[in-house]
Amino acid sequence: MYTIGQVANITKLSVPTLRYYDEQGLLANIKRNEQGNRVFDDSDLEALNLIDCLKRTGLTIKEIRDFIILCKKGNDSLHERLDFFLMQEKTINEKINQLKKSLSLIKFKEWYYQTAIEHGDEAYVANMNEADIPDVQKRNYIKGHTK
Amino acid sequence: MYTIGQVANITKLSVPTLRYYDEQGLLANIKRNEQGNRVFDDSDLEALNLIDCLKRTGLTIKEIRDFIILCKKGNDSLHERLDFFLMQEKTINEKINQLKKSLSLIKFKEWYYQTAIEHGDEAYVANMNEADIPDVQKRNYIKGHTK
DNA sequence: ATTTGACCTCAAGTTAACTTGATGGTAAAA
DNA sequence: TTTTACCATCAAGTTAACTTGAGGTCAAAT
Repeated sequence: MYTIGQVANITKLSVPTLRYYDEQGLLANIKRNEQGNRVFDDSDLEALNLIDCLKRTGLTIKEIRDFIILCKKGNDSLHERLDFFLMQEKTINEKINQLKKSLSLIKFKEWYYQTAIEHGDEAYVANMNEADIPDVQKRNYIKGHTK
Repeated sequence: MYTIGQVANITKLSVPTLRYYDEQGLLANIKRNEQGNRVFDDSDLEALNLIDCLKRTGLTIKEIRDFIILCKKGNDSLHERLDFFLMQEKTINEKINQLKKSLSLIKFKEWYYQTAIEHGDEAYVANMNEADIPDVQKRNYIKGHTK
């Protein structure tokens, strides 16, 4: 059993953010004590962890709420919920691939500036003959560029 | 040489977005023709590709502009620019790792719902003895949870 | 006994990143 | 020649996800 302040400490979310998530229907089964204060338990922490995960995949709060609503429907929505996670898996993999492409471009830039620094002049690299660009860097560059 | 409409088609950004980027100083060296229309060239497309890459790493437009300003300083800022990209590399790697953790949780959920569907009842999985959860799934679950 | 600190609600404010709308210029097609 | 299709600017509107502020309750410490 945790107070909202303790949960804020654990999750590194602000207290108003937690209240906001609750308002938005993301924390379906939060209890209240006699004074009307929110009382969180471990299942709520799990829910918050899932919310964090889904936000990372790019879902909006509205979309996360839609999933919570699905959960409340019980056994009837098991297939839908499985499909939901299969979709998220696809999305995450796409995101990872995009980030890997971005990483290639970043590494090309690192090589570019390292070489520029070595020669004390950016123009040296900028005007470099394509044949003189190391294959790895060329690959990085191309990868970062296409698609 | 491309018109703003052509660039919108190539980059899949909207025409107003391109104008907005220009306003915000993200497209430093865009030319104009006699009628005052923007004329993009390949270096501008490269710039847009970098912008896309930096946005993916989580940079704001303001932060991207700061980098552009750095570029305009010429050879004096080579070190700073290299450091900038080294930082971005770190950020991207962290993002990829976080996404991989999220993927683990997603896969646990997939196993969870697949098992629930097989037994026609979510309660079967939800109340399952921890010893009966396959090691792989347990690992996924834990990984998704810690940190 | 009152001050402190953590909780509450509700309404309003903020910020980023665009988008939309109003208005107008030029140029090629109908 | 007038309609269509892009281009332009400028101001205002939108949306998401919070954050901030005002005003109030309650329990424990000073």
